[in-house]
Amino acid sequence: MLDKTYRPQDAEGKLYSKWMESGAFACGRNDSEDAFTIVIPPPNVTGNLHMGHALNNTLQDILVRFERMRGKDVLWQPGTDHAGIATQMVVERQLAEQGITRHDLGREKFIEKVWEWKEQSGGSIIGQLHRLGASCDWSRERFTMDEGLSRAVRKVFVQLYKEGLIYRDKRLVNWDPKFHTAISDLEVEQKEVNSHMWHFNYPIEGEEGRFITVATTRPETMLGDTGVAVHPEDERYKDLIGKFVILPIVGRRIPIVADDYADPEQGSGAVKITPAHDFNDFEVGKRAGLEVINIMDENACLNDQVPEKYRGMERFQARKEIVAEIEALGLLNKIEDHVHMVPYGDRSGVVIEPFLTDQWFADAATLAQPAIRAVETGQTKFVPAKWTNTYYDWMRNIQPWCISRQLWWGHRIPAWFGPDGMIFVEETEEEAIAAAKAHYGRDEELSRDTDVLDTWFSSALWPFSTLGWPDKTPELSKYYQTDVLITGFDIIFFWVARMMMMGLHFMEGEAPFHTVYIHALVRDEQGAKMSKSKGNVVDPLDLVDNYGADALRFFLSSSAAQGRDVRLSEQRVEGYRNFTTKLWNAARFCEMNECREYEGFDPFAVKDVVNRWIVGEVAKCEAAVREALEGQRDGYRFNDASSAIYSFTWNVFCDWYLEFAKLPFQGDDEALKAETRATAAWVLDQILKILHPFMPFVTEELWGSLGVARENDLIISDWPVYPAGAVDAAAEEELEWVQGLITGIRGVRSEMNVPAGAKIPLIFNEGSDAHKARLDRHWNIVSRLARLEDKSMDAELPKGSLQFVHDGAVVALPLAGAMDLDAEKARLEKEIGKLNGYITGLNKKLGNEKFVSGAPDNVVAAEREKLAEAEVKMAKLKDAADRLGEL
RNA sequence: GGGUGUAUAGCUCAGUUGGUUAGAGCGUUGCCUUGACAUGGCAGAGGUCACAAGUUCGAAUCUUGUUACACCCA
Repeated sequence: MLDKTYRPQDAEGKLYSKWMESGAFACGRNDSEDAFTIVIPPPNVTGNLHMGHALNNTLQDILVRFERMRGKDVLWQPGTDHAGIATQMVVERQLAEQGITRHDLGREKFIEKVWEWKEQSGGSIIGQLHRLGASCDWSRERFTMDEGLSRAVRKVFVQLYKEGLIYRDKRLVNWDPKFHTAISDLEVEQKEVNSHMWHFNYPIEGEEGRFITVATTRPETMLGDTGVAVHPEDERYKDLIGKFVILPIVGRRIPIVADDYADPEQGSGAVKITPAHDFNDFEVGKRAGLEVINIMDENACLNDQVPEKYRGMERFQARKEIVAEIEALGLLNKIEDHVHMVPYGDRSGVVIEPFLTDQWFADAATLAQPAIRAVETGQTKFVPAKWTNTYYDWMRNIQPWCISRQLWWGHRIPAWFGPDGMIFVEETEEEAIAAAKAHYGRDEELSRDTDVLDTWFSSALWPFSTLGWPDKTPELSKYYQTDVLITGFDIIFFWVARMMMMGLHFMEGEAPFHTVYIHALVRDEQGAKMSKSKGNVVDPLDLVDNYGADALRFFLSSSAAQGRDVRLSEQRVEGYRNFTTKLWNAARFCEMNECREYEGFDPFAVKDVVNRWIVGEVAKCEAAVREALEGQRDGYRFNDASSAIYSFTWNVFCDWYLEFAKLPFQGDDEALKAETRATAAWVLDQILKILHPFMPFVTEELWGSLGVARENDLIISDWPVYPAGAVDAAAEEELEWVQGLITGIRGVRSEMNVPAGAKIPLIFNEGSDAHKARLDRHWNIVSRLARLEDKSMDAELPKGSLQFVHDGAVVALPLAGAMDLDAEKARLEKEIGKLNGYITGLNKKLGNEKFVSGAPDNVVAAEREKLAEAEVKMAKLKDAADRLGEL
């Protein structure tokens, strides 16, 4: 006998281990030709499970379990990425506690430490995914720094280099002065900052007392100015173009140039140009042939290119002192308050410095072309489709991708420099040496590039590197192209776009997935983004502890409506915990009534109309869930799928069918009892199957607890397939009629304050023969659920009856002196008033010539039928009211 | 500044190609400890679908504009 409530804490761990040990998660478990593959968005190895992961992985698991039950050979490829900066930070912080830096250890020792850390405490997020129920094939877990994946990275780098799609260049990059590395545009966050606009007067050479005023938000960069730009059409400055100014403090003679970049409306209309420290200035400098002077070092302190007193000074300190000196020189024109955007490193949180260095770049613009085409031609589609535009916008305006990082932890760039700076890019040192020998004609000392690659470079290969590429493995041929990528919009650029580029380039033009499903963001209860700084982060594992993984999963999938963010609501999670209890108790009820065996039972040959009805309802529910999940039309409608199985289980099976079933269970019609038991058992099993992808734990637990010998665990049992014609329309109509009658009686009873326990008689007048037969057939059910004690048909109505109209029949509940006549009269009148409004509306519609001629025939006919029905009902309600009035 | 969304019951949200007397969950009100379940049952109240104009026989749904909010990019 099942307990009264389901206890997730007792079941979840045990079931998860059982699934793992049984090999249920593994790909290749069956020999189906039909594969279904998802690669997990690899979480950072430093990461902890947050709500976004919980949503992301719940949705993946739903699809994976669904397709697994449908008999496909499913691979859900898991793993983590090595998170270059984040991981290096974690380990450096640990070292700092012992008072040492990575430089004390040296590169090799430090990397050993990182691996040690990874073995001991890295990847704890994997265990957290287990708690969610994620059915990944853990035997295939990969890490972006694995030997195999690293080999893929080297091969890709070398090939792209040799194709000219990777190159080394001296360009301005986003420099993170805290981590001493370049970062990509995407890792820079623009933040609005209240600051100032400083206006400096630069003296014009040879024109004593004449100045040009330049406005800047970054005074400290003036030491690196190599020009002043004005708009070519700006009348104020036209005569100055071609002249020179003497840069204050520095004394450098720098030209005034004409460039459209100078906006006459902004500031003074003249801008100082610092090509080495501003992206726009760099372009202007290039156009005007200005000198490029780098005035900072890797810590964003001023270097030897500036006057002595400023050397080694930190950039913000320098700002203050330069403003002070300019003021002392009498060259400070004015200072205005100014709000502008300042770039910050998303990891370091410090202000990013545009910095001129040698870096490695990937020619993203070229790689993007096939990636754009793949979406244009529909080889890959985004769901919801609106993300397509976001993708295009970015891809069509893509900048060179800076792929080198000045870190130690990561894939070291396979490039070696000869003594003359010649570059040899090869997969191994031996090959590089050989190439150098071929080049120089003798052995030369080579030094390897010290940089590593951007973590996203290796993540971009994930859909094929995890399958064994560059080897031609059976997995690669079977599971690539993968099916659907499920991820958040925030990494469309970081990851999705780059996987598209690399997949198409290296997998013979085959995109890494045919569908990209972009899900929403999980917000807090008030709709705010969760963030550590706000302190509004909810740990999904706390919710799992309190309500069970199934409740959290069901909440997430019910909330995953396309195009809308998920607002976390603990109350709703609790509600879905209640749903597990409801299901549990329904199963318990079945168990108590010996609904167990149905061997040889054919649900589609049941005789009893109630059983025929529920079988049809199961089929409808299955179809709704399947169609919502599979990608036929718009697909991936997790919320629709969830609500279909939820409302079937609770509002159809529990609320109606099990109530109906109580009669046969307590009666003495043994044949009916047996059929009902088998049907109930069968329906319960169908619910467990259909619900399993959403709530894997409670369903598996019940599957194994009902005293039935099962061939398989639920996780690998077959998704139901029902014959055509499973829905018996006549049974459906009949049971809806019965439910409507019961609901109607309950409604008037409750409204007229008939005590819930009181059993009252029923008079059923003016019904058709078919309806009378139905009432006879279902009298047991109706009388029990509507609390009736006696019925008569076509009988005279005693004075003082509650009356309503059900499908053309007058249903009366005689209460004799016990009822409040005025209240009943008011109730009927309200009903009549409501119906009257409805009829008026219909009449107006049907009286409109244009509607009758313009609307499709079936719509007009339907409206006519509605009107006819309403009029019949109206007549009967009026009779009922008249009868009351006669008293 | 450019772009993309969103606006429906007290709250959170569904609403598929225009044919609805606009749905759900939570909350709320009344009744009910009825032998599966009070983590429950039954019933009810609650919405001029942000605003304005338009297209149409017909608009929550399509078009345009306005307002508010959110996000992305500069």
